[in-house]
Amino acid sequence: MVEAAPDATIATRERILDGAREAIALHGVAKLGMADICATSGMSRGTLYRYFGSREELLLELSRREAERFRDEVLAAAREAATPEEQLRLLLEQVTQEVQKNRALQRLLESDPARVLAAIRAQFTTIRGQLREILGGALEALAPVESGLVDADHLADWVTRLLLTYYLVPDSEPERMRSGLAAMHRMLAGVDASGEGEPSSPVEGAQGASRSSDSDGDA
Amino acid sequence: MVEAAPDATIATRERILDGAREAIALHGVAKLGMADICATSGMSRGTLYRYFGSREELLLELSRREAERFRDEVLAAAREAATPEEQLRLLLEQVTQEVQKNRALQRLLESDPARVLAAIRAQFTTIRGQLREILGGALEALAPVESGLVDADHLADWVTRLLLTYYLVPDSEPERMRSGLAAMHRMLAGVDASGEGEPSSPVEGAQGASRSSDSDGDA
DNA sequence: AATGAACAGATTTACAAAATTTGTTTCATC
DNA sequence: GATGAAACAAATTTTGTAAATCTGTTCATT
Repeated sequence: MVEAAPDATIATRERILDGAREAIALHGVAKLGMADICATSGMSRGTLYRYFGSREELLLELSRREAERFRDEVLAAAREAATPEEQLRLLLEQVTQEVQKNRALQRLLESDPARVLAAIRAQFTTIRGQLREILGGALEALAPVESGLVDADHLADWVTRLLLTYYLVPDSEPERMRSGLAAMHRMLAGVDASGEGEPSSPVEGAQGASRSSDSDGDA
Repeated sequence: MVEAAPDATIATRERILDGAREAIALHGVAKLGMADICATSGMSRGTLYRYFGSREELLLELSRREAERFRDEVLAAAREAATPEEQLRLLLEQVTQEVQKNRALQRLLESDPARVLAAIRAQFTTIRGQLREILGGALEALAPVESGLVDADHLADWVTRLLLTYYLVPDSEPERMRSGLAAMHRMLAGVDASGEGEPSSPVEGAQGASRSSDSDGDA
């Protein structure tokens, strides 16, 4: 059943999926019918069923494609980075950008958070695995000898978690994300200095602890 | 268990709320009626309405109490830590432990993830604010001069996000969490080494308080 | 203080009829 | 040859309505 694959058929298939994504952005998934997809993709219902066996199959294919596209775009950015730090930064920035660009995703997050959460939890291991490859390479480059893959595994776990949160709770302030990285670094560096050997001169008049208690509102 | 009743009214109120939590753990919230709460708390319906104006009020109070208890227990552990690294570790461990102990929470995560997700997003700012105070103090102690509060803000943002993920996707392997911290540290240290200058002791000494690097089985 | 029962009103459940949608088929059109 | 339009049975969702259940209040009782 493998068709000779003229360009037209592929283009049509994609046009349908694009239409479906657009329809989801407009109406959500719950009440999304083939008629809605027809309207946004400019195809007739007959054509839809010529390319996809069923509504479920179409939606599944769309989901698969979107997840793949999302992953690829995010990871592609990370691969181009020179240093691991930049990798991490790009990773997080890319995720927020993708989420903020993707109207269909935002609609889903509002209308059907349970579905999104379930999808994320289902994909968690896969994403972590892919991140492990990327980050593992970077770690190897930094400390080739003693770096077992174990560490890459754990780092990937953390990064995946961070990614997940930027997916669920996007930060409107990209600058904060960057500073978060720096802050984490500083914190750990401080630990290194104070907890390990001779500190250069970190801990001094630490009594202040000036915590300006600014309270923020909350629901 | 505690049958010594110093103040009957307060004890009754708590018994009702305990019963409600137990009932949720058993049946979930969706179909939870006052009758169920009566069964688990050992009170009559009349008494329930004597202490709470309505079902909604009872559930709201329970939610408030549980969230408060959760926060307090987690943060209390963090405050006792000596170093920021330990703070972070305890924070994350505490969250997973709390989640894994709390049957009602697990039931909610399964039966009504949307509600949990909504609650988390609503509380995000509050939690971040509280973490900021704690972590801010630790950061001040490490680098009092150059440490603006901005950094504490951003660090708190990240830690909150990490906490959130351990809430949504608990890790059965506590060792991985610990190694995640170490791996992140190493990664950033490596960045420092390659990107900055000659490090005096870049990636070394794993003999610190909590750094037993051993392998773990992947889930 | 707490219980149990009785009660009106609101809410949920149950179920059948009606309306819509799905997936298939056929035929005309470009 | 690919697409659109329409007709069609089957499956699904929506709608309307009666019965059952639950909420919240009241009150006599322990």
